[in-house]
Amino acid sequence: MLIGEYIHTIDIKNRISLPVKFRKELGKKIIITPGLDQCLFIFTTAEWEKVSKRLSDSDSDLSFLKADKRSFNRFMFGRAAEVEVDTIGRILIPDFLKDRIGLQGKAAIIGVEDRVEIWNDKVWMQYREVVEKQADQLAEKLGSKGTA
Amino acid sequence: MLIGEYIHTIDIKNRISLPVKFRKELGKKIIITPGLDQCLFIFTTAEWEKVSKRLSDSDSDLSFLKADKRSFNRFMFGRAAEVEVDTIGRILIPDFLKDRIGLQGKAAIIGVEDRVEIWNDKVWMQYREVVEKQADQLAEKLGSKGTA
DNA sequence: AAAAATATGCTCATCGGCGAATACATACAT
DNA sequence: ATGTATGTATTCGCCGATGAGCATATTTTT
Repeated sequence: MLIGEYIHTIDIKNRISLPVKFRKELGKKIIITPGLDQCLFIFTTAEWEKVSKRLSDSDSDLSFLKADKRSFNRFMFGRAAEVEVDTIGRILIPDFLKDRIGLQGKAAIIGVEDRVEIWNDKVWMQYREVVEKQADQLAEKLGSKGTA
Repeated sequence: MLIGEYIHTIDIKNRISLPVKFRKELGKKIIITPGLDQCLFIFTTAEWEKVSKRLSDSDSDLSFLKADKRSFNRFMFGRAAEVEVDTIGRILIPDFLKDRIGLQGKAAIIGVEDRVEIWNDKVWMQYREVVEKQADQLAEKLGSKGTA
């Protein structure tokens, strides 16, 4: 299972080294796609099979007749890439994905069960804070109701 | 599976070279048709068989009224073309299709699972931005249809 | 302090894209 | 009917970009 948070740098050529702890599970070839909420998703090829199947299943054939479907599929497939992990564990981030989330300098690499996410480190920090605050508030709320 | 985004040039003779990553799957002969939303669709001949069958399956689940359907089919069939991929992986875009989406100079070539789309690069960039903004909402919507 | 992980810079090789030139075929005109 | 001209296709080769690998440096962890 992929868990944990790592901060790594992106080199001039848009390469980023995967955390050692992830390498085995991710394997030699991965799929990288735009993610939701300002990040990129990385899937193993196996996981990607599942994901893409779910994406295309719901409306069977001719999903291109539905406008929503078209948009979303262009987003998920059109901007996905199959990427090789090099011999020292790095991957090359395609430009169009890098630009999308403003990757540069440092990136946060997050394990989320069966996928990995890549964030601009600053954006990640902010996001984290927001989520943590919400968590506290949520706790308060629940606590005050005597849920204990 | 056809995924990814590529920017290629169209030469003086309306030829455009297919991304290397697509060539094997597309094969030597393809069908190119007007697409929805300002682009062209490219199908493998096999995929086109499926699509056209579904389209002409007279009263299947297509919710079009008959007249609409006639129009739509004229649009899809009447303006489709069977095109050969030349020896170095280029295809010739028929004028009437080229003009339709204002192809010139640079084109964006997008893999969307089982079809390829051709866009005027500028138009694609604009479209992309719009979709980016909607992506999270779209995901919610599609996700609520039973993704898990 | 030692070992493991990560970073960074450099070089080399390969591949793809693009343009130019050539070969081919067809049509037209003399 | 033959030669020429025009448009179209295919091939070739160069140029640039890009990716892969390596080797060294730095940082972190235990």
